[in-house]
Amino acid sequence: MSLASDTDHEPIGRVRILDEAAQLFLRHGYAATSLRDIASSSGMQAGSVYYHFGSKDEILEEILRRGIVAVDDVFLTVAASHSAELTPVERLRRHVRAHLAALFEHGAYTAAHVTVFHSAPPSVRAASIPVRDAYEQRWQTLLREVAPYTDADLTLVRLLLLGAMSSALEWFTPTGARTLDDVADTIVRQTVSGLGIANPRPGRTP
Amino acid sequence: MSLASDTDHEPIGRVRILDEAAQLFLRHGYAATSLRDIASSSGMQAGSVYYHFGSKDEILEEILRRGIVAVDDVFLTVAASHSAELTPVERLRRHVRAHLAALFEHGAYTAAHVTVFHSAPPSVRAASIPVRDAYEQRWQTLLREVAPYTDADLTLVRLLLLGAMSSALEWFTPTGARTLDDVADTIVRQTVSGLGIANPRPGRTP
DNA sequence: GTCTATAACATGATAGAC
DNA sequence: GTCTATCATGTTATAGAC
Repeated sequence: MSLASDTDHEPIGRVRILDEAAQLFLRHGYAATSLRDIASSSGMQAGSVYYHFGSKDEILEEILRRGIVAVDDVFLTVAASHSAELTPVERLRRHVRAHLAALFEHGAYTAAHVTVFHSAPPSVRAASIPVRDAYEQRWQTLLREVAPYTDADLTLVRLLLLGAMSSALEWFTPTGARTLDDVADTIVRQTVSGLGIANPRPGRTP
Repeated sequence: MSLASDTDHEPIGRVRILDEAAQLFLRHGYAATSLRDIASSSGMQAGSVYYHFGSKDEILEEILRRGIVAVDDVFLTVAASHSAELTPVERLRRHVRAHLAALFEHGAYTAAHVTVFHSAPPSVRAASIPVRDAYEQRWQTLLREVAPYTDADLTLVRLLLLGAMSSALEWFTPTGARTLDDVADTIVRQTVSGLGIANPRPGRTP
């Protein structure tokens, strides 16, 4: 079920490059990050990078791939840890919290995915689309469980939900007054109440 | 009240460059767009661009500035056209609709603002922050009118609202089955119902 | 206002020593 | 695995003709 593949026994130089590159891509964008930047951040010279990767695009491709795999693993882990009696809304809350945590607390791979995907070379982007779709489908299923009988456009709600979470990268700082839990709670409330759950008012004010 | 400045009587070459550059920045990002790209799209040679602008950064700066001014003007226009008896929720809906329209239907300046701002050179970014803040403050005020007595964190709601609208740039296509009005309606429903308006249920399910 | 030519430098990538 | 060149090309920006 997991989308993860072979990891472990990884050459140390290779992951170092990926870590640093993800950080740089996240902060300055793909095109604005030079191979020399990546190399020096990784403690080596530009030429050495090519021992580990065939091209700059290849680095980005691997980062994007790992970014979705990581966040997908998180989703599966949270799903597996659910006690059976949790309400769908509470499960949604935990998934939102975990997704935000993946974006902010763990590696920059997933975050880079958000900021760089849009401007990535088409061939690179195409490589990660299937995994991305699979991940988004999990959210769709979850939303359906939250609101089995809603007449809302769940696809649209899912897009807005994921979009809102991604947008947090633009303004959320872990050091601020707001916590990730605050953000998660508000996102869940905005999402759920709009679906009419426990708010049995179908229409809207004219 | 408007943030607009001197326009009209503009050199034709200059706006041509801005139009084309905004389009290119939006599609490929700032760093990935070369001055030759901008020049050739504008029907001139690279050197000629420097008659109109002192640097590539200067072009971006002007695009970002106009991007917020444009969307701010839209906001003011919508606000001015309100018949007095509209409910706050309905006013919110019109503003959301207008903001989305500015993003998709009119110039690429505002849209470029969304996609490029994050990776823009710090000095360039700084120049447009005051106007940006002023614009976001208008939304804050509007939300307060919608929910004068809510205990929700309106700043957070505003960030999520604007983030959700911006995220539409990633997935909305005007030619698809969904219309901008569909998107606007759903965004408003998600936003408003989460504020507890006409949903007199203060807490949430445990 | 636009052109051509070019300076001055950064870029992704390769080759071969160690 | 990492280094030091180095290549070929692309980059922003300038100078001066028209």
